[in-house]
Amino acid sequence: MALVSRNKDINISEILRRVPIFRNCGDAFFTKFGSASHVEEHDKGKTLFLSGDAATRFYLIGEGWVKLYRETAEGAQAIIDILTNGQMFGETALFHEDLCPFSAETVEPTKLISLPLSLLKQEINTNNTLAVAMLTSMARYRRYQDQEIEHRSLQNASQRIGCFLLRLTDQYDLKPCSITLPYDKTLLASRLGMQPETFSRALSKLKDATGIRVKGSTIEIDDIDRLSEFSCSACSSDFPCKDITAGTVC
Amino acid sequence: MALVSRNKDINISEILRRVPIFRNCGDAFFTKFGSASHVEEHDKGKTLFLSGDAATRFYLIGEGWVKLYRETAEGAQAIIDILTNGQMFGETALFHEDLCPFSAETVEPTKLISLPLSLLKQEINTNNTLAVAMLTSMARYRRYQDQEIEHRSLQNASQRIGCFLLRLTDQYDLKPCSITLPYDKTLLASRLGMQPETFSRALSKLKDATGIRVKGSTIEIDDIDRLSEFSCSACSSDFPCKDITAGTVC
DNA sequence: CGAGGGTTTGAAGTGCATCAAATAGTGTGG
DNA sequence: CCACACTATTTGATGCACTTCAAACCCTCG
Repeated sequence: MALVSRNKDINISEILRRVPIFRNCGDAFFTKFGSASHVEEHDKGKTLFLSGDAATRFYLIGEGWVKLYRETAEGAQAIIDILTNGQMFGETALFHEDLCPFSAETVEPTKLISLPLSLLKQEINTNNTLAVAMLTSMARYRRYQDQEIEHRSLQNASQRIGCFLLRLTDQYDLKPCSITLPYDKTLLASRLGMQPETFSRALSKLKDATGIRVKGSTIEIDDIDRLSEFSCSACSSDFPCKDITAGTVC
Repeated sequence: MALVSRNKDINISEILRRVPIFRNCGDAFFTKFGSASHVEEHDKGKTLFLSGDAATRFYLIGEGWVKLYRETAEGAQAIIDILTNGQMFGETALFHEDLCPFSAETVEPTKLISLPLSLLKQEINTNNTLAVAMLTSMARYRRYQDQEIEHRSLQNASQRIGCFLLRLTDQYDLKPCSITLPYDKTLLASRLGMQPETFSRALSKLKDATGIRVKGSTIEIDDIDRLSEFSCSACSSDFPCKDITAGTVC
């Protein structure tokens, strides 16, 4: 259980200043949070908290990937989201009687900034700018979830994979590019709501249909238009749709 | 296009006072909104706004049912939610550059209170209590959406129907009861992410499996435990889970 | 009564899941 | 640097749930 602040001089306040929803907060805010926070470093597979746990802290991802999920009595997992650099999670416990509404686990080696919920609560209740920023961010997340539900009902497995790949590209620069899957294919499959076997087969289909090239976890896309035409035809959003996920509070 | 205020003396302020997220607002708030709002009465099938429209007003449902949805170029619809008495919708446009992020249509005869977005924006920006109340409500909605996604990936068609029926019952009073489907089965099917034919067949299966009795749109449930056991076994939430949807801002 | 929508039923097809097994890839200790 | 163990991924065969298309039925309402 690594609890590290390797660089004693990492300035947490400075990092927090770059987080979109904190943009308009004052110096006092950053000072307060900076001194009440610390960096945690975890290996892959570390459970951060479980659904129903009492929550006292929330997290900002410095680097790595974290899976949020819930599970049924029978052990089936529903993945809520998989987050990375710059994204926050755990703060919604504030609105659920300080209980975590889902479980969280690292899926890659990860550096987290751990922040106190109590301070956040205080701040939200007195700092209207922050409350409004969080509202905005939540509203954007809501839209993202709507889209998630839509994808699962209107897109087939190959299209969902294609859509995911497109989000990894720079959607405003349509040049050929090469991307790397951020975590393993089994996890990606469940993130997309399908079985690993289905993922594998659907990816081959996608390859045949759009001319992408797959080598392990690296994927080369020559023709982004072709890929977006294939993937986005069964979606209500128009193609450069990446911004929907940007800057999300989670 | 009925735009009616049949009872000239309906006191909109009084209605707004009973809306959960406005609970802690002051008298000035209700006076301001009361005089800037009006009641609209619509038949079934009235389109209230379309995705992408410029938004100037948001709505509180006095009575009836409203469908929120998006559609693809090919005409496939993704239903986002179907709302009723006491629920609000359209206010999230504030966080999407004043553009409606979905379309809205009445699916039953409906009375709406139409309220000005501009006033809401003003109020959110100055009234921290309101902003926090909205945050809380949005967070609850987020949890509801998570559950929605989970249902679609872990529950089969019959279980989803069973879960929907349970939400129509009083989950804290397990006595036998009779419920009426709030809108037609075709719409309910798409609300639950399935085809009408599948709905019909899945409902028969549910009948056989749990002993409910179906007569048209009326359903009698003798044994709620039996129904919840069947439906909730593939869900991560424990049975009396109704509160998840309660008091939602939308 | 008859028209038209909502609902059910039947038959056939499709996509994804499941189970089983082969293969590729990775990290380990020798 | 190789062999082994272990995991991730792919492939094959089969089954099931849901969809699709078609037609019948039912109900309501003019």
